[in-house]
Amino acid sequence: MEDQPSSPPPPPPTIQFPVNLMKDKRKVIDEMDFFSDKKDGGASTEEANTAVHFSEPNSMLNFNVNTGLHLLTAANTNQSIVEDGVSSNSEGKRAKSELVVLQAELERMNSENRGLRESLNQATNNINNLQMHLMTLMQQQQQQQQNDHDSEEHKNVNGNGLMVPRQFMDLGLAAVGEADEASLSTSEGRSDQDQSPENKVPKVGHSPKSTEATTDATMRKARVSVRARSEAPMITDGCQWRKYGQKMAKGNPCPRAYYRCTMAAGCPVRKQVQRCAEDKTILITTYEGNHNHPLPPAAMAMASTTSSAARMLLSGSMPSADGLMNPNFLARTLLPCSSSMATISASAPFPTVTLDLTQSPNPLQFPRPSNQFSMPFGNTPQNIAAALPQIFGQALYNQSKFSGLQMSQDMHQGQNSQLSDTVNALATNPNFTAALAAAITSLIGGGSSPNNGNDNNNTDVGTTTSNGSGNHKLNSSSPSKLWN
DNA sequence: CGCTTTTGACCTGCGC
DNA sequence: GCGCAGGTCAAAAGCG
Repeated sequence: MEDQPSSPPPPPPTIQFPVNLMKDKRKVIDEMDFFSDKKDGGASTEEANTAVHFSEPNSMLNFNVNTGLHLLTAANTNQSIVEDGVSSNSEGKRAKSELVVLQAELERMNSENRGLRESLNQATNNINNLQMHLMTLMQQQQQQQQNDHDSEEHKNVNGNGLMVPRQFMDLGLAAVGEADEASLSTSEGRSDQDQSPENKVPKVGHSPKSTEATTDATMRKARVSVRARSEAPMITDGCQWRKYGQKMAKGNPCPRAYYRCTMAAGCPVRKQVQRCAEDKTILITTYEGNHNHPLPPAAMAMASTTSSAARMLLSGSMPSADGLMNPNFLARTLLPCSSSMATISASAPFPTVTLDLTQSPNPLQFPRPSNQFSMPFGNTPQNIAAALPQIFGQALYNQSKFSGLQMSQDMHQGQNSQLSDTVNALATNPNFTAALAAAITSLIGGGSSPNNGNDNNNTDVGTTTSNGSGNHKLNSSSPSKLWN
């Protein structure tokens, strides 16, 4: 919670409120009309109202501007008093009227504030609902894909029937190799025996079926990297991690830490955490592998996001994907709102999606290595997990526009078309991501409930952390101390 | 006592 | 073959 501005959540400037909100506010001003008693001074009602209308953003200032209407505003009075040097009696009156004006202004501001907050809440709720809807569809789609994939595997690979049901979530479609290996090797062996094949992809990949093998290797190596500003040693993702190593990496004074998921024995998921060399407030977390166990809701947010990211990356980077190898095309398709930032790993040893959560909504703030696919997103660390599903809800939808394997049209067609329209509208709004981030930020950071996350946010996001440094009894509603 | 972190050693891949 | 860098192991230490 450290770098969360303790804001009583006034909407950040990046949020573009619909016009009707402003109309509402103007109405309020009309109704208040706190100068009505002074209109007698000569200005017609119409003129006075016009003056107030124009002065909406900065009424005090504009009262002066409209002195041509001979309104007896406080400011005018003040002016004349100063000029004429009138008695203290009239000065008292002036002070009184000033007070009245200020009080009225304050009241107006307050009501505006309330209105804005309500609107924001409503908008956020709507967005959350949409995102939840989207996530549900995504999961259905993932399941279907996995089913398809599984049936293919059964045809192609060992028919030993030992295949474990596909995980609740898998990162990067990698389950083909890792999950099965993990499950097949049981827990008796050294855990890295399960994982060693993963590190020997070229050997695995030299099988005769070159295309398949290459794809498989690519999938196993898929990584999702999350860049986020955080003072904490790790970002919140809801899983339990155990540190198993630390290394100094070349070109970076900060050590790189290696973590392994400890939520289940033999879970092959690992992550690397390292601070950015250029900006040490930026934490780079790289996930690799897929969980072989169910995840708590809190972990689902990040997990489904990273898996979605990996899935997008992989489906887009596969040679079979309609020749969509052009990284820029892929990135633009995934993230139209951040196209200028988006690159995707084409030359990296393994395909890597980088989710850049370090940036303000204003893009181009951080040019980054070309082998990363990044997303601009103003945020705070505790919002990372919260933000990701939303981002990828959108991204996944965008992906569905070019990837042939999405959302079987016959399946949810009616549902989808409606949803698609809505999401499309959102997706084409360049401010959407920023606005969403800001809204989430203000909701979580500004007035989050003690058990933050589960009550209002359907996504259960960003509320738990397992940093490996303590006994995490999966209290899925307690924010990590890391954020404090 | 059980779990996690630390840290030096080891393994592996890659470029020269 | 050698050196380098990334990644992992595992014994020791720390912690609750």
